[in-house]
Amino acid sequence: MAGSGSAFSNITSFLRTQQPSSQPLDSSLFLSAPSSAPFLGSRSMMSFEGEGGKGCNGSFFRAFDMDDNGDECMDEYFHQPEKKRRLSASQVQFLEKSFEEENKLEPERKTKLAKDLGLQPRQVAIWFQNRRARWKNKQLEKDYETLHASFESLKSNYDCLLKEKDKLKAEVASLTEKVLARGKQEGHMKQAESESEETKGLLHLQEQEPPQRLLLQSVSEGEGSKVSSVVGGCKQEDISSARSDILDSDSPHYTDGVHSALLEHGDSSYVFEPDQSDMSQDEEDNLSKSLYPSYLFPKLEEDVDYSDPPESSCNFGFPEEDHVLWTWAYY
DNA sequence: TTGTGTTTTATTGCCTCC
DNA sequence: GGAGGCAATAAAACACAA
Repeated sequence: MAGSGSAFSNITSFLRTQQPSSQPLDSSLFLSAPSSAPFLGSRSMMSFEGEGGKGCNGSFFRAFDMDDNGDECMDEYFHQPEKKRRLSASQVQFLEKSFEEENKLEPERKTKLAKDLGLQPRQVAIWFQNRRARWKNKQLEKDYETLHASFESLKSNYDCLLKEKDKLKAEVASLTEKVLARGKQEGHMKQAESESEETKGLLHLQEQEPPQRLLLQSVSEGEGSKVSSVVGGCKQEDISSARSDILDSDSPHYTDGVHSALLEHGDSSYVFEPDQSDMSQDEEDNLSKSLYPSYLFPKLEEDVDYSDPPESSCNFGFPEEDHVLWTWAYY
C-alpha cells in the first residue's frame, strides 16, 4: 500500500513525542498489523470472533498485551474472563488528532487508522461514533449555556421594564388625581361665578326690550346650567358640551358670543344651539388650558379635527387599561 | 476496602442512503 | 439489501470519598 508506509512513519514519530523516554513505546502501535492478523499485539483487543461477551472463552487473541506488564502477565490474561480494555493514552491522542481534522470517518481513513494503531477498523469506527456523541453533548451544553445566559439577560430587562411601567402607571394615577381635584375646585368657582353672572344678567334684562330679554333667559336656563357643571361632575353630557365648544369654535356665529348671534339673526332658534356660554372663545380656551395641563392636549394648539376620538385610531402608546383615562384626558 | 458516581468501550435496534 | 450513522443502553474500567 502506498500510503501505509508514510502513515506508519507519521504515527511512529507522533507516538514517540507522546511517550516518556523511560517508557517503552506501545509495541502494538509499531506492529501495523495487517487486517488478516487483527489481534496481534493490541493492548485493547476484544474478542471479535466470540461476540456475546461475558463467559466467552475466546480470549486468546485479545489477551496478548506486550505493553502493560510484559510477558509476566500473559498467564493472567489466559485465565481472565473477557474484559474491555481501554485504548492507551497515545492511541486516544492520535485518534483525537484525527478527529479534530475530520469528525467523519471514511472507509479508507478508517482502515488506515486501524492499521496504524493496531486496532480493528470496527474499533476505530466505534471510537469515532462515541466521540461524535460526546462532542454533540458538549455542543448541547454550550448551546444551553448560551441560551440560558441570553434568557437571564432578557428576563432582567423585562423585569426592569415592568418596574418602569408600574412607576409610570403610578405617576399617571397621581397626576390624574391632581387634575380631577383641580377640576372640581375650578368647577365650584365657575358655578359660583356663573350664578353671580346670571343674577347680573337678570338685573340687566329688566332694562331691555321684552323679546331679547325672553331669549336670553332661555339661554341662561338651558345652556348656562350645563356649562356650570362641565368641570365639576365630568358627566358625559358635560363632556360633549365642552367638546362642542371646540368643534364649533370656527363658526362665524360665535365669534362674538351669544349676543351678536342673536342680534344678527333675530331668530329664537339660535338660542338653543349648543354651547353658548357667557365666556368668549378665548376665555374658554384659557379655562381649558388651565384645567388640563398642556401635555394632556398635545394637539390643542394646532388646527386639528377633533371629531375623531383618539381611540378609533390608536392609544398614543398607552396600554388598553390606561386608555379610558387617556380618552377622558383628551377631551 | 468498598460503595458510588463517572467515563469509556461496545452492542443493539432503527433509520437513511445508495 | 447492505453499509453506515445515531440514540439508547449495557457493562467494564476508573476515580474517589468514607
